[in-house]
Amino acid sequence: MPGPTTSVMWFRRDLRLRDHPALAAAAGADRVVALFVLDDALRRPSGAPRLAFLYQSLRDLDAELRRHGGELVVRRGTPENVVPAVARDAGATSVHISTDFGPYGAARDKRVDAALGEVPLIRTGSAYAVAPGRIVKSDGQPFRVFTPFYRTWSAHGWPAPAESDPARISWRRGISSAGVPQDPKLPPRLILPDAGEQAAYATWHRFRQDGLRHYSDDRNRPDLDNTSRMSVYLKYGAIHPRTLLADLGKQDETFRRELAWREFYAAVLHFWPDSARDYFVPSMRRMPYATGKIADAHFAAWTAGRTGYPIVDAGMRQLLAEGWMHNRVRMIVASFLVKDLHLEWTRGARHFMRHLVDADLASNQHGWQWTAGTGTDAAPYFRVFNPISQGKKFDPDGNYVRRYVPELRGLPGAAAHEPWQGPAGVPADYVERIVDHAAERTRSLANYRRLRGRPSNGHATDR
DNA sequence: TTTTGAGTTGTTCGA
DNA sequence: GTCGAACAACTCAAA
Repeated sequence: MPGPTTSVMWFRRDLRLRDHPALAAAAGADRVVALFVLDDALRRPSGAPRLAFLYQSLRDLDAELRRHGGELVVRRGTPENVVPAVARDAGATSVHISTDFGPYGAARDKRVDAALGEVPLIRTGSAYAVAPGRIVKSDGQPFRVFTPFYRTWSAHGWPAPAESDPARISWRRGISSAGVPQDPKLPPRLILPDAGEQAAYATWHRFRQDGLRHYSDDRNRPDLDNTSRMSVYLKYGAIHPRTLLADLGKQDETFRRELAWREFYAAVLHFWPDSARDYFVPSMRRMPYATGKIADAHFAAWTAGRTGYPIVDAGMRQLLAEGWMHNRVRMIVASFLVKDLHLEWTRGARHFMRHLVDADLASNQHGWQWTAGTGTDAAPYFRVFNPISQGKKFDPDGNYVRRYVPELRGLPGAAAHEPWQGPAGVPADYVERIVDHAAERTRSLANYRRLRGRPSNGHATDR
């Protein structure tokens, strides 16, 4: 008679116990080991706020597991070494994961699969309602444009939330664990959102009651902040998008589209893994960018929130203060970096990846490429955000900029968006504008026009 | 097979 | 003050 079977549930970006297909699959064994690997390759490029949020999510997962008689095994090291070692320690006959479609994760899982030898690595489910790669055009080619993707994705549909009841799983304890590390030192006064599955559901239910109704109208208002705040939870899989989709009605189209954008960009990254680094539209590589000392000084001013443009500075300071930035403002600061400062989008994307708690490679890189006009659904080159009119339009009373840029607190209402216009001029402790928007816009348009007009793209137009 | 129209997120200019 | 046009080029699907 063989003894009880054991499986390893290797958690990664799926730090939850409910609606978890891979966990349900792992529970096919008699006992389940819960494992998380602190992978140095992923730890290094993460900023302190994101690491702290990850650690808090892990502590929450561990606490939940303990409530059900289990515990989380945390090990530091290289996954292809650690996962087989834990499987050996536990005498496991299978290792279960949610499929990772990112370029790093997919390659890592392949290595782990090979290192496991006889023990199968079983992939069930993913972080998406529809797995990247599943949705293609009728000719079999991947979509490059959102709207047709969205139509096909909507028609394709997705499964209802899965059953995975942690109370009915027999958890295996006693495998040696390094424990969750101490939180890294955080910037003073930084307040992270509550981590973990319960916090994700609580945040979601609050948004469903209070915010969802006004989402379509107010989501672009950074002063009102009527966004779902689900991005950090989706990032670490504290909640699954299909859980959110199941709660949406016909009238919640705008929010459903936002979830679809996340799926679209994951699919694009899946089909074009190089697009995390490289230009989706290759001809755009020739765009001239500013380099050298002034460019570096401009970049430093941008990161510090000292460009002299209030909405840009407010956003960049919010990023440093909270590890989060309102989506509308992300677009404004991105446009400013690329089209006013003429810096390459990759620099901005790296800064965002480091500082955002919700940083998601696919959404971040492709959002930046969209702004830079180098990606899918590329913004027409002439679409240059005006930081002043954007500020007045989406922060009409100036409340957002005054919250993050205290130097502007003496300026009433929308006047905070144009401190240089006030009777007293720019406040002494605030900065003068580092560039002139109108002039840089003109330069940007000329650059794009020249690049588009090159004969190499087969559509030469001399002007 | 070819044509046609529409497409996340904008701004400016001139009537 | 409001409104439409112009600012390109390319993808995709329906006709």
